[in-house]
Amino acid sequence: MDSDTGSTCSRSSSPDLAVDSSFFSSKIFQQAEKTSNGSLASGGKIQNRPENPKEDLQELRLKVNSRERKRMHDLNQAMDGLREVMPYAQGPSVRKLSKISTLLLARNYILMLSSSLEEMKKLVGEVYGSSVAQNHAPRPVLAPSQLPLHPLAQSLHSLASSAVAMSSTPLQHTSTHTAMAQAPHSPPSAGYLGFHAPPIPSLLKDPLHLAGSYRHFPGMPCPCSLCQPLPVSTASLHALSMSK
DNA sequence: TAGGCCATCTGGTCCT
DNA sequence: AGGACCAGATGGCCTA
Repeated sequence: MDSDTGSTCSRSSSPDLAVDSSFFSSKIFQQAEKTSNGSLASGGKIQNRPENPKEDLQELRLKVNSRERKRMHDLNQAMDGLREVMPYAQGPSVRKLSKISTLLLARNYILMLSSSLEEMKKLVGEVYGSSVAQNHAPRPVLAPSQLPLHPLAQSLHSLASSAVAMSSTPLQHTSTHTAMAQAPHSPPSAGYLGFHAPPIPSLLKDPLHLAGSYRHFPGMPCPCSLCQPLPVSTASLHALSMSK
């Protein structure tokens, strides 16, 4: 990809390949000039010096800059990949998460998922154990919508929706915010995304240290992305891990 | 206008 | 030696 035009950045603050007048005043070039002049003046061996050391060094500098630019673009691509799998609004009307917010939210999200997995394992163990103990006692069968929402799912709501609420940036609640045609919102700042690194237990209780502003209602199907199967496909995970 | 966020440049360090 | 990685500096853009 061409780093100059095809960049993932949303802005075009690209002084890019502009080489300003101070270019050759930097230390590296001063030093290089010194050495090249010195070798000529001292009458020592002249080792295959390029015709124009200035041009050569400029070329080198541009090459290094270009590599660095590409490296940063790759990093940003990976960051975008991370944003895509985060439980956070994505769309043209929503400003994307900052880098720091993305990382912090991702961390909390992973913690929540880990905790959720553990809880699920525990529950499965309990159900399995009790069903054996109770000798297959008849149980009322509940429809999925009648099942109480797992507490951790509610915590996940807290995680995502409080981040949203604090910044006035709506989570992608398609059914409740379909008509939102507002100006782009600010993403959550790092401050309430766990930046102060609270201990893990408290993170799991309330990852963002906020009361959950989103509530589930018993029996009501929730349209939010957190209650749907995770959008994280193996393909996207693979793409994330493989993207350079 | 201040502050946040970002892209880019740059020089230093480490690794292959 | 060349490349990758990193952090500091700088300047632009955007929002409150």
